[in-house]
Amino acid sequence: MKKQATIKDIANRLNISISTVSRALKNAPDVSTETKNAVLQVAQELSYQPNRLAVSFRMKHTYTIGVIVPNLDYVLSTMVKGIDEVALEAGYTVIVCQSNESFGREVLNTTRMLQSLVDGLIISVSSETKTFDHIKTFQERGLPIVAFDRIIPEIIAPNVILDNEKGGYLATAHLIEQGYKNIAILAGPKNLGISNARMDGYLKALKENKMKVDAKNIIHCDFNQDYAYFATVELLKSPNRPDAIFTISDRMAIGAMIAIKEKGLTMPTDIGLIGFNNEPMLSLVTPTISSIEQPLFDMGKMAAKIFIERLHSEENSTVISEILKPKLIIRESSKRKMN
Amino acid sequence: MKKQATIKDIANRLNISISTVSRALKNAPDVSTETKNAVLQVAQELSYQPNRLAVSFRMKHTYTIGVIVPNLDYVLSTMVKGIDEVALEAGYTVIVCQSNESFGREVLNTTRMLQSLVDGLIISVSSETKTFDHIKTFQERGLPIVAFDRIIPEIIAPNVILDNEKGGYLATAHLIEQGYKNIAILAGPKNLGISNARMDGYLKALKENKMKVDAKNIIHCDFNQDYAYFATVELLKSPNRPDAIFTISDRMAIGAMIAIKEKGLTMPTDIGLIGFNNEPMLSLVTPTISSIEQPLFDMGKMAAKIFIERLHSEENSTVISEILKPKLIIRESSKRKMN
DNA sequence: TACGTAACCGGAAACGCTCCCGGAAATACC
DNA sequence: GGTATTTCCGGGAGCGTTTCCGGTTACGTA
Repeated sequence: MKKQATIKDIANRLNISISTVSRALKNAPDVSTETKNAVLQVAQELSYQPNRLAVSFRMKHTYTIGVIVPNLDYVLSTMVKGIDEVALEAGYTVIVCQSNESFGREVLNTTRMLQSLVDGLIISVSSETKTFDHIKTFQERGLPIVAFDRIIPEIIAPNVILDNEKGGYLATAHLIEQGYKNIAILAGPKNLGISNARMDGYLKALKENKMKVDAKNIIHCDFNQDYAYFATVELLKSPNRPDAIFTISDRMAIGAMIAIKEKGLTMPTDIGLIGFNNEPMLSLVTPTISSIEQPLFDMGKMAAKIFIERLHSEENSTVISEILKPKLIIRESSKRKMN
Repeated sequence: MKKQATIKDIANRLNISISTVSRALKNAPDVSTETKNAVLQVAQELSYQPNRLAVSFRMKHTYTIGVIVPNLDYVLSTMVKGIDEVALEAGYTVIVCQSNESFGREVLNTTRMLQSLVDGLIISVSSETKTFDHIKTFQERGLPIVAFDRIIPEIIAPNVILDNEKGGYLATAHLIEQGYKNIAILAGPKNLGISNARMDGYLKALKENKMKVDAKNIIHCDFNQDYAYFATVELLKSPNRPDAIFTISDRMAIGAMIAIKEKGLTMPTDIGLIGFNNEPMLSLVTPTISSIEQPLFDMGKMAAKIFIERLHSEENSTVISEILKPKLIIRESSKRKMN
């Protein structure tokens, strides 16, 4: 059980002071190259590793970024990969915690992170989260926050987010263009911003095309394959059932697909289907399912980039809002016209 | 920009010493309940939060577990969820880093974690990793290591792992039982333990059934859909092409599936297919694909459990090796006999 | 009354590091 | 040769916390 060498050990070995060692190690100008080399040499020999904990404690920051996400499925984990990418590049360590869509877990994670003095937070809030005190305390301490994917209306912080309304619009307009007349939407939980924004796009597309909105065609349910399945089963029982469904996530699209197949309907002729996120599996199922693509990796990178800028410039004033563009990916499940 | 209150602030407010405050806060026996209450009260008022960094620095451990994984796809992220579960329960924070299957990244991550004094490591090594000094330094410092999923032969450490040979055996025996005669395996990289173990199971099943092993039927390729696709294309060109394929991961099974479909062959009649991991998407594709299920979540929990035990008992001597059992999941792609 | 003992609390060092400040030696300048 | 300036280095405080080691009081007991 070897003990880690400290600057003191190096200092003793060379009969110089610890302050000199400290400066030598960080290549300060007021140390002769001679001593610098000597220090470096001994550091090598003792396989010295700085005690980051001591440094962080002393300097009052840790060079770590706290990332809190509701889960680590395809969407978020791809984004996290983007965050990781630029953070590592900039010398920061990323520590990821999952809230599991639970408010309690989210609060626990944030307070722990606050206590261990992360330098700030990049967060996508859980769907349960309705109060934001746990996040505000970060700001009160002067720690930067960046919100991504799901933004926080009550909090003034830079955020990077998809143009979800545009996404909803693209999906719906595409269905209309393909000749579908009675389009349902499986929306997410009511309070969730992204859910509402995507629905707004849906509504906008309907209005623009002078199609009337039918309340029965708007279903709120959890972001969840099973819920979507049951919701779709119900939808399809109706005498004038929808002839197309837009689900605001791909998991929900899968649930809808299963229900549609069970009912004996075929896509895209009997009914159209389009999801949201463009997960890879959509091109593996039969029929392949259309979707709205988000630039996930880039969103992660963007979030980290903004975060690090915020960290270095002291001005927390201006709020950047980076809104990225979605892209329509057409596959078999909604392509009825062969043009 | 509020500053965080410290025990000193509490002490000043009550005109007592910081040592008393410290003791009161951790409910030490030699503090009167009176002062304890007073301290608690003031702590509340000042919304005192202990500075974990200072505590960790002082105590020389951090109550955090470093987890290093090659990626965060379905398999690993489910395992990590299991780790998270029991770690959180035990008051530990988990910090997850992805090595992206890169040895360099893995080393970088481990040294950073060592520097920030995680209390130990739960690790699944990257496929590139062939030397283990970065891990050994942890052990030299007396920090516990637990390996999972992919184990480390050179390192004496507890590990939790699937009985991969059994898995390979189950898959292959199933194919044989279904009447397939010429069974190929898409194995992973040659040096990787799990890959070889699964192949051993494959070989064992063949031998037990007196089927001869054909070197042309054993293909090593990366854990990767595209590679598997190309490998399968090649396999199917052969005049006496295999009539069944066992891929040691589901991603590879997907690649194989695409190649099979392109060739115009149908599963399970023309050719059988079985994967490994039992990812959810397997039941969504057409045909649904058979696979070998791992108890992923439980493996994660197990790893964390062993880790924490190791942390508390000081004896690093005995090496536990927890070997969990795989389960055969039969779906359309390999079920030729209808019994 | 005198002493022992518990109950409670304060002082101070220590963890490893950074950085300010000041001092000594060496060099430069007039 | 004397002063100013540069170059290099050491001393020491301090970050927030824990914990050891005492010290003071209050009580009980002989």
